[in-house]
Amino acid sequence: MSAAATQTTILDAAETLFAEAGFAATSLRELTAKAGANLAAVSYHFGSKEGLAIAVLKRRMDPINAERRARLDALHKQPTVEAIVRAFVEPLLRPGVVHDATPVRPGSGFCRLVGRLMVEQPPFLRDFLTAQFRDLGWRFSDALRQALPGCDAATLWWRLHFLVGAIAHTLQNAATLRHLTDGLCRDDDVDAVVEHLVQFAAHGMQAKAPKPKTARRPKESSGR
Amino acid sequence: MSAAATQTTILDAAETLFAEAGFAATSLRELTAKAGANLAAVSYHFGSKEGLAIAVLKRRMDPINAERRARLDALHKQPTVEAIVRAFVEPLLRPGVVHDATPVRPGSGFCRLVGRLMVEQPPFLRDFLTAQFRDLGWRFSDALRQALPGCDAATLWWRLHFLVGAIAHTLQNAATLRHLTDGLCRDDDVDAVVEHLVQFAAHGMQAKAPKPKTARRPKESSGR
DNA sequence: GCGCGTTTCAAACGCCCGTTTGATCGCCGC
DNA sequence: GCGGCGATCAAACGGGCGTTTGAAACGCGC
Repeated sequence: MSAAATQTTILDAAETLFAEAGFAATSLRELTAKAGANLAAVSYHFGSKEGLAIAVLKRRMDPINAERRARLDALHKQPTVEAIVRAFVEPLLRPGVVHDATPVRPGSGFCRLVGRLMVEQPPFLRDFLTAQFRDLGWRFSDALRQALPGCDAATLWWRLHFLVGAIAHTLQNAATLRHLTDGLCRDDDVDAVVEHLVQFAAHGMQAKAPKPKTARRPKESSGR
Repeated sequence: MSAAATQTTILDAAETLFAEAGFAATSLRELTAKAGANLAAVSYHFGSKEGLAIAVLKRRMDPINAERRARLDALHKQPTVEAIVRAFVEPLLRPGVVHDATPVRPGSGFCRLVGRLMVEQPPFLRDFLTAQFRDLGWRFSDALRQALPGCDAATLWWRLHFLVGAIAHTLQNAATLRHLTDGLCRDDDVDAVVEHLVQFAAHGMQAKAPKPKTARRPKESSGR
């Protein structure tokens, strides 16, 4: 088997298992067994378990973020908030990205993995994730600011942050919601989930900014 | 030292460490060292590491959810969406809960722990978390449905789900956002964060429902 | 101040972890 | 067809893990 093929099977297995159980709770023995590869292959091809995690993220995240940028650039001069939100959400939730013959399907391993690692954020991934998202975040918050002149940059960054959390939680725990609602909310209809998310986020983005700018919020009657 | 005092110091240390590094990545040796307790104390007092995690959640979650219910019940007959959202958000983000002389401060260990475990969801916690949230979720989705007659239950459950994700991500990664924005978004002003979150979520809740009910969404012009 | 149930302690148990090693395999150029 | 090298393999390494053990220390009613 070629080296590339081995790496792909390992990456695929890692994607699934890291997503399901998390980075720390997944052992390389379990992982390589699932991949049909030798235990030592991880060290050989990726240097270490951490190197593997970064490789898993990198092969998917780069194309997705590239498509986000492309969609943002392709918008009209005065795009709607919804269009901007859609450019942010859809490449991740409906990726259609293929790498080494392993496509990203909605609800597949990688989607859940991002949901998990985006919030788990082991220390060794922090810088990597931050670097991946910094430029993209500024582009989107700028685009939103143009569409929403009443909002300052900080407010829109916060809302982008909330959106990321909503996406991550949805990717990770949609099945829990189905269970919680006795099947009322179905997580297998990706189109519907995307629409729910876009509607909610796009409308939330258009709320008025909570405080003018630097004004101290006066003390409310608080219990403590 | 009394048994209760030992348990409290262990719970406090676990709260902090589980929040920072996660359940799987925190060892009992590290944990008991921080607590100034003996390694065997965890097994003795909580049965196992998993039992400890459940105890950590339980001591905080019960009062917080109780206050959520109380706030919801205390609302006027026709509450605004914002008031309902506030009843959901504030008890968690501004808890003011004291247990065994260890108060929950905003941004303290427990807040981040919830953010983490809400999304990490180790298998042994799934049922516990689901049980904790089931009744509460229905109450809030019902209240929202009354305030938003145009929305069906599933839509409002989804939005509640998004809100949980936004809260969790904020609790867990607010510091990352500060770093990402070069200090523009400050996570130390809890009041401001709560306002941002409430405005965003309350407004998002009032979006029109994405699809009438059972109608199939017509195929849009999609790239693939 | 003795006895006894509770709590703490140091030590050890067995297990599984991530990584390394050195031999072996398979393929391609020559 | 053979040398060389990248890839694979079984095995072992040292270490850290969660848990258990049995003895020591403690607290308190009598």
